Amino acid sequence: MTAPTTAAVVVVILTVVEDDLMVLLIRRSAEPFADYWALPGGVLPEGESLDRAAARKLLDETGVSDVYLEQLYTFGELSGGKPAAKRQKGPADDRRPTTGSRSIVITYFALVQDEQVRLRDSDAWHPAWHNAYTLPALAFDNNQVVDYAIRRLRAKLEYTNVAYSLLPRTFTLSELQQVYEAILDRQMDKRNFRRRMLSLGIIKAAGGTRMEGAHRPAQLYTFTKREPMVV
Amino acid sequence: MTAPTTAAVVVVILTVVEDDLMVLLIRRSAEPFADYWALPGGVLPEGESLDRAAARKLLDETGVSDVYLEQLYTFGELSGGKPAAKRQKGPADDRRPTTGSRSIVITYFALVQDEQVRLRDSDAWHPAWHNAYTLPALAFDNNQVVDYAIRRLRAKLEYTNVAYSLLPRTFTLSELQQVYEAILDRQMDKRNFRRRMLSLGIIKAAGGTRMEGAHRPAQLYTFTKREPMVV
DNA sequence: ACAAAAGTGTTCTTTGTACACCCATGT
DNA sequence: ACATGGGTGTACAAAGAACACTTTTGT
Repeated sequence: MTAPTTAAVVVVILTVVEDDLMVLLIRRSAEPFADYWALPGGVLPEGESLDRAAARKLLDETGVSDVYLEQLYTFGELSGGKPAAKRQKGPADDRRPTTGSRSIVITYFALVQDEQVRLRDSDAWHPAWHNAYTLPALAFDNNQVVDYAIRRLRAKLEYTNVAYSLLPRTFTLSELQQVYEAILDRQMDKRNFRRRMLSLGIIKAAGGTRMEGAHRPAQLYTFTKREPMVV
Repeated sequence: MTAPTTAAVVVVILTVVEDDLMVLLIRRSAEPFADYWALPGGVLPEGESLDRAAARKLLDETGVSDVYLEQLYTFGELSGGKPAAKRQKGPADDRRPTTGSRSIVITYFALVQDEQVRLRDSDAWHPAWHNAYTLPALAFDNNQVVDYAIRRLRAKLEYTNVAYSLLPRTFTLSELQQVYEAILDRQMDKRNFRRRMLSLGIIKAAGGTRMEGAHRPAQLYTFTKREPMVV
């Protein structure tokens, strides 16, 4: 009765460093795709909900919790798994030698502040940040998964406050704009940006100010509410 | 190595009849939730991709293929499964007696023209259309799944041509507007509606006309392109 | 003095919304 | 003749995009 199915969870962990959107990748040591970079993930343990499994994976890799985390898409193709063969169509992804039994991969994406992250360097795989817009060929169809995460993030940036977990509780407008520019990969006008953020109710003035190096003190803002957060 | 996981696919099949958005439901005969209405679905067969399984399920239930079909969300909570206990939070869904081993449910939604549909009446479960806005309490968390499908559909209506598989290849503006009004559940202005559809490039004039009962001949339109379609 | 970042308003264009009348046909 | 549905344009409001100069502070 039970179809022989393996389920895995994969997380696209994103952050913004300076002007760049970065993705957390690990280095695979085992076949298939040995020595390829891949998204962190793992087999779904019995008795754990999908959301919790994703949150745990995120915690394992970065040490952070309580951040924006959202389910992306579920892949269930039957990808044989040879690196070289360019399989561009039909998104598929895996954690295990697939051949034969089905493998379902549920993907999530998360947004973290890079200062809060403690990457595990002791590991066999070497977790590291990579520029999301200049990725090498990744294991499985992970490139497509990252692209999908970025598309979704971009769409949500425009009308939600997903960005909240990319910044401290209070922040300056310039900091926020920098985050937006990194993700959307284009420059914006300061004045229009402020007006839009305020009129959409995404942020509000927090009251204080902060000194930013050799400059005028900058006003601080907060997000009005922290969006739907999984777990 | 392999977690004891059951995977199922569930499809929210929607259509518009007259002024109403309808969902296809079947009547459960087995526990859990015997005698409850539920979304059609079934265990995912080994060796079939998710998209194909969803398309096949749709074909089984309605006889149609080549329509808009999109993955919605994947539920993986561990719902025990007693009907009475109102479990409002934590979306979960199932096809099988869950208790113990995990069950993952991948949900899809599809849009069909009701004239093309041939419901299987011979079946033990009795597939039937139900008004999507006045549903009874369904099995599992199927109410939430339907709500989610409707939200997604509404969002996509505004900027894509998902509606294409709800209408014949050519149609009048009134027909299109009727579909939109049924789904969005509000009245719209004829003139603004036409302008928007045309300027967004969702439809274009098809050239011909059609006679609509006791009226002036109406101009025909087509969708400019048929959107991403699974399978 | 000058470099670096912060703050601020106006104009124009585009998009959306509200709104009313005439026409062709069938009964 | 009238009832039914099809077709059409304009005026106002709201949102988005373009655009330049002044202020504070540290070096």
